[in-house]
Amino acid sequence: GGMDGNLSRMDELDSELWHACAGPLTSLPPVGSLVMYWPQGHIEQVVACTPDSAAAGEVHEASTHFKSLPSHLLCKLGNIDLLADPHTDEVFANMVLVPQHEGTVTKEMREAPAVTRQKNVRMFCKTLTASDTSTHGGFSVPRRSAEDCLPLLDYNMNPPCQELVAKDLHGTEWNFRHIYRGHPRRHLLTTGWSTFVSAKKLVAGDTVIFLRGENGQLRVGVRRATKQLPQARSTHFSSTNLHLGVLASAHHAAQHYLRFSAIFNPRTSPSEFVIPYHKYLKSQENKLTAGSRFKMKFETEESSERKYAGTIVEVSDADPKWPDSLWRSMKVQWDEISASERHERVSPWEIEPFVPISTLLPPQMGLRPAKRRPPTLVTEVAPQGSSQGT
Amino acid sequence: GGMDGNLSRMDELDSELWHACAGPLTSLPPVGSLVMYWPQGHIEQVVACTPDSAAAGEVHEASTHFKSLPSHLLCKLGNIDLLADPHTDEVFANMVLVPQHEGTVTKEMREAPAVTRQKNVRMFCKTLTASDTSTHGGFSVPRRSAEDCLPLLDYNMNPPCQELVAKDLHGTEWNFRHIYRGHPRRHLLTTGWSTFVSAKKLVAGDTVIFLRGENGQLRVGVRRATKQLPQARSTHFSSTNLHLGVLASAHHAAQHYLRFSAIFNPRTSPSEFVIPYHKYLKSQENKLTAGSRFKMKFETEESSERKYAGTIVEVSDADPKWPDSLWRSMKVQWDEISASERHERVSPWEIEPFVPISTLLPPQMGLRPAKRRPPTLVTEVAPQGSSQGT
DNA sequence: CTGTGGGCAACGTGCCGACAA
DNA sequence: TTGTCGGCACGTTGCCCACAG
Repeated sequence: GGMDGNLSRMDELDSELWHACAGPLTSLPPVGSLVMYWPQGHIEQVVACTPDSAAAGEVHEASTHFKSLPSHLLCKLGNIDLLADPHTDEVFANMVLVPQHEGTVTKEMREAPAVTRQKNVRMFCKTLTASDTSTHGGFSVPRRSAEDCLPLLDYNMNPPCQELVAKDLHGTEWNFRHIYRGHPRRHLLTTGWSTFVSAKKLVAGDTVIFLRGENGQLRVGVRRATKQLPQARSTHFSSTNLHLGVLASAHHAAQHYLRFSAIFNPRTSPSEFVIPYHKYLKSQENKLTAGSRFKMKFETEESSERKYAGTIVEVSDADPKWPDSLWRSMKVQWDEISASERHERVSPWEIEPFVPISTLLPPQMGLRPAKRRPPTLVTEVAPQGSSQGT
Repeated sequence: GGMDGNLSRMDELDSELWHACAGPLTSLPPVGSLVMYWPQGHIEQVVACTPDSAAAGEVHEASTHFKSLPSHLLCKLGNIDLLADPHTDEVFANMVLVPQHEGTVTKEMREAPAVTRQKNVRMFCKTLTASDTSTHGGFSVPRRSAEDCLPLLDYNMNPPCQELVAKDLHGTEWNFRHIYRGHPRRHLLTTGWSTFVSAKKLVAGDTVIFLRGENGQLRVGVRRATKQLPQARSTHFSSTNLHLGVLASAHHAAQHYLRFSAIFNPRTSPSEFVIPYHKYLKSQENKLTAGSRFKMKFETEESSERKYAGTIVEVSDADPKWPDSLWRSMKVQWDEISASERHERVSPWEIEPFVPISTLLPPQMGLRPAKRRPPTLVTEVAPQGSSQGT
């Protein structure tokens, strides 16, 4: 569903593109599943999205009005729209949440929903170099990526080339000339590339993503460097209003069991504030106390994922307004000094207990969700013919 | 005051620039004066600023929670920050409002505050032509404007020229080469102008504004064509939250007489929702009933002001949620068909009763505020010397 | 007085292979 | 395998004036 004009009908490939742009850590609960909503996390996102966290006094005064709002709210995910900012291409999701009575929860709803199979989607990402983004030239496509993911070139041409058309998250089409030339031979995007770079305001360090669906349609997306994210946000709204709006909306929904909606911004939000119910339940099984060791996933600067280890320092309330809330209930100490950008407090479901490797099950027994890269149905194309030199 | 980094200390000249960018119709109440705040108008602005007015159902359900919120709130204007969007240069104001008990209002507070004298500020506006905005050339400064407002050229130079530096609302400095050349002679801005045009995304029909203060500092600002305004707005916030935030914030402030804040966006808001108290009182004096004739000011496409005439059709509630509210309490019919863009409903303080010209007081008795253009202290400089042709 | 267009030089853009990491 | 550079052609930018509305 979704009232938005641009993306009223988002197909599977667009959804894959959205997730690729959101980064490896973002996984959204399926529509219809049970989730836990955390107002504190929602407010954290609002704070992170507004330039001035001024007027904190006003917020504090007024939020007493909603003190009956619980720290967490069991909901069904009624709907989700995957969207992108028209100016920055930043991805966000509009979630419709329907509060649930605890009593009506069936046993099946407590379990992890079935993993939806990956379609035959091919993808590649590349972090842009200075040459890729300069006005002097085009985009150098890594050989492997071009052969796996781009339509097959006719290598009898001299030089082999084709015109590509790729849609972005807004449905806008971008044209690229794909050519295979130079000594040694390489894949390049030339005509059309610089238009894309300037329209998307790409700089060296940003990542471009290409996807190809089963019937050959291409998609192109963008993920900006993590360092670049703290961009000046223009808000025409008082941060107090935004803040209180979140509280009022959730408070009213909780009291009357009426649906409400929340925008989730994976690249700006410090943590996910709508989490699968089974993930919440599972995290309750572990006894996490001061001194416990744990690991937690983060996105690296090269936009892959990595685990960092740490120790729980204490278990306490992150915010006195929500006593006994599990949101960021654990103050932690990270092993690595470089972890200065890591949060000082985390929530139970964000971490996994640290277990010595020897006690792990054999890997084939694991139940981990499929990795981003699909089972490579690669049509390994050896570049042959038309080699005219060396 | 203001916590914002860019504009923490806004001087008088910046304030003039802000008002010039806001347009001739916008006049802000002075800090410390009494104002009337209208939640309905505030919400109208939020709706006008958000792309999807979807989820109206959610808003309606939840807004019943705030039904004790009155239609208008007497406040003191505690503070006001004049700001501009860093990306679009759109002006907006952050107003701090302090609810007042009706009983504490003194007689002086009911009267119009003294008009602050215009400083010696020179200004000119120009609506940009196709030539002004094309990449082919520079900006043609109308002779009169250049002589009134730009620093005096040394006409002994050949050709006369100088470097100008003008600051915008963000404090960013822009350099322009000002030259007086051609046959016949004319004032031009050349080097630096096109950078400004592309940075501000100016198109033909937009207006540029130059101001010069007493000690010679220059300011430059932008006012976009009225037709261009409905630009796609990116919001990372649920419109429901924004909507409820306004209600919650005002509701809480009204109950406890605590200050709150509101963003006012003169170029987007359909009407001002914070109006001087004396203006409100004065509008109460007129008996406005169905059939009454009136006039009302509007901004023309050439960004000057013009009055349109109309007739009151009926007096009724604009929104059943606020019975007996004066906000847009009058449904009107405009005399001119071109008035299709005019609102169908107006509030009493927006209009002036239609009085036949014969009964008006002589103009020198009038109490109208000073016009935008200051008493011209013009140093009429006749371009002399260096005329080398014709 | 000032908007537009022709002339023209300087600069930037963008396609190419060479080379080396 | 692929990032960066020099070479080079072509299109755009931008300063100048002429001319006309």
